[in-house]
Amino acid sequence: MQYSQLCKVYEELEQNSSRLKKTEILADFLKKLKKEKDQEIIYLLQGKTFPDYSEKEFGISEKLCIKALTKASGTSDKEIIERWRKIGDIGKVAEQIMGRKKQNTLFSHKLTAKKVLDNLKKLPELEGKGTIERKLALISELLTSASGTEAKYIIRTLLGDLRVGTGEGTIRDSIRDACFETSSEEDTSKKSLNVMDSENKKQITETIQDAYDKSTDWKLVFEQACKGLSALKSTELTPGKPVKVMLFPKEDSFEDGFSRVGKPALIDYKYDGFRMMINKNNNQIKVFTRRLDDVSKQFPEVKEYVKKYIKGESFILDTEAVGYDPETKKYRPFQEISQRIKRKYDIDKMARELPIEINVFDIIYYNNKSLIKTPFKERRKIIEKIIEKHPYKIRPSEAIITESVEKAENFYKKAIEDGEEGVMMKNLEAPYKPGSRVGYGIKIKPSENDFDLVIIEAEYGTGKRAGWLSSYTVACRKDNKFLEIGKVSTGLKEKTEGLTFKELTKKLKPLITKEHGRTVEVKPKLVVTVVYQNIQKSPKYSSGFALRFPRITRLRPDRKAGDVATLEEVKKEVERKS
DNA sequence: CGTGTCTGCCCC
DNA sequence: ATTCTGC
DNA sequence: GCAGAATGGGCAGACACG
Repeated sequence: MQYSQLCKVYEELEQNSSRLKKTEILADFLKKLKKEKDQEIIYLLQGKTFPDYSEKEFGISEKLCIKALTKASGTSDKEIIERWRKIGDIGKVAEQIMGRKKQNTLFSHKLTAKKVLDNLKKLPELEGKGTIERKLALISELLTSASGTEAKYIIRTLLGDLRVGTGEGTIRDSIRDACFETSSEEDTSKKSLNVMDSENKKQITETIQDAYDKSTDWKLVFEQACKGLSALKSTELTPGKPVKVMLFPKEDSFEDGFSRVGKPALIDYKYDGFRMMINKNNNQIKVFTRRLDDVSKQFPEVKEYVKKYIKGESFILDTEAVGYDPETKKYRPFQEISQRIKRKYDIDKMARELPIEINVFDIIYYNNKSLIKTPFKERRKIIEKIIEKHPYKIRPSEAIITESVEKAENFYKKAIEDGEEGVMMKNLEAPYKPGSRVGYGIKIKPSENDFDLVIIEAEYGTGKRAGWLSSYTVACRKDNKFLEIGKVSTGLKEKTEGLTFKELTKKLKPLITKEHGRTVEVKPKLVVTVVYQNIQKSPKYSSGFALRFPRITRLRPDRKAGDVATLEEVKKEVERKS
């Protein structure tokens, strides 16, 4: 298969925003892959080279892509960055400059999809001295034999940002349409196992989704779909192989929460830790993060607790790990346990200094049986039955079941007093939906504070925000000086009514005093209100603090730079919360 | 050897 | 993480 | 209502360079 054929599909997908149309385009292409037995290419369709649970990484991003482009084209860094500033897409920059090159040099090499896949797959294998040089060589080898369009998609694939709009749902539906024929209404005589009518079309879609939920690997699902329905159905959840976690959208009130998840609901604490999927298969115990990274080594205590305090031969648990101070037993902010997640050295020392408590809130597999479709209330019962509760080690999450808004609010107050982030509300009858926000559950967090701050720097955006100044460095005040307290770039509107990026860009441009690359310095004049969830210590900003989850809610034309929050006020807030 | 820069479908 | 937007 | 895109802070590790 020629890489250009694949790029043609990318282009078509990019040009058509309708999901039905995308499905049609993809299904046609998948049929070709099916015929050529080239199912691995399905990874490239989502801009990947490995399944989601793979640990492999390119180790390539913006800076190195720019370097590779410089190497392959001879164009200067400066010009590339300038073009990037203007059009907001390094892929498109590559298209321009590699395309331009090709007009002069007659090139006859045809890039195959396999060649691209091969070179990309080599990237994660390289390590040690000279790695970067060798990676750049592999990339520029591809770029030099690529057309403009091909260069664009090679770069976007490296950046992990294909931007053609092929999410899981589209891939799933395309596999369905590529592997199962739709029966025409006139032709009812043609009955075969692989023929869909509108009734079983839905079921087939579900079967494919289910196979993916259990394997987290589109190549495998595609291969099985090619064999037929029964092959798909044979996919089983396997403890030891990671599964995507269920996600929960935010809701503002318990009334809204109940109307979403039904009554009664289970309400449990939302801990400020990190997601941990614990897998046990006989004596093998593995721990995965939300993005399916294996962190078993980083958290040796998990093995111990699981062996000692949980009954069962095999299981998959969904949990939240929170750090605490071993002496005072006080819970510690996320910032601190985050030190343990990617650690390779001093693991045991950190485990002693910053132990974790595992709060188990769901179970999706138990003793050789998938519980994905078992109602949540049953799953919760199993959790309570099999876990021997040991606070500061492992325990079921703190929870109540209620249909009363008042009881819910009291429970929430208790959660906040205990220093937790808020609560979750969950539908008692719901199945577990891996990787989905359709999560039959929601989260509720406290209302937030804000500061009025002044913009002192801004950066040009990328993708759909290209051409606008769309990210702003904001500052508080100390005497007559302005001290950075973070960056903010969300809350503004792209198109609809309200404060838009366009408007802010227009107001900032006359204030520009200096430009370097994609950032500009501006006179401290524009004041905005910034809402945040927390204040953290910052090693990066001159105020020594940074805002956690900042967003802009409004412009304050009535305020001057001298009116913004002072460092003293920021410090007071930090103390008030601790 | 220390420091700076870059990267991560990172974690939140 | 949060937010906005197109479907 | 959902998925996807574009962004936030901070962390450890890996490599380049002086």
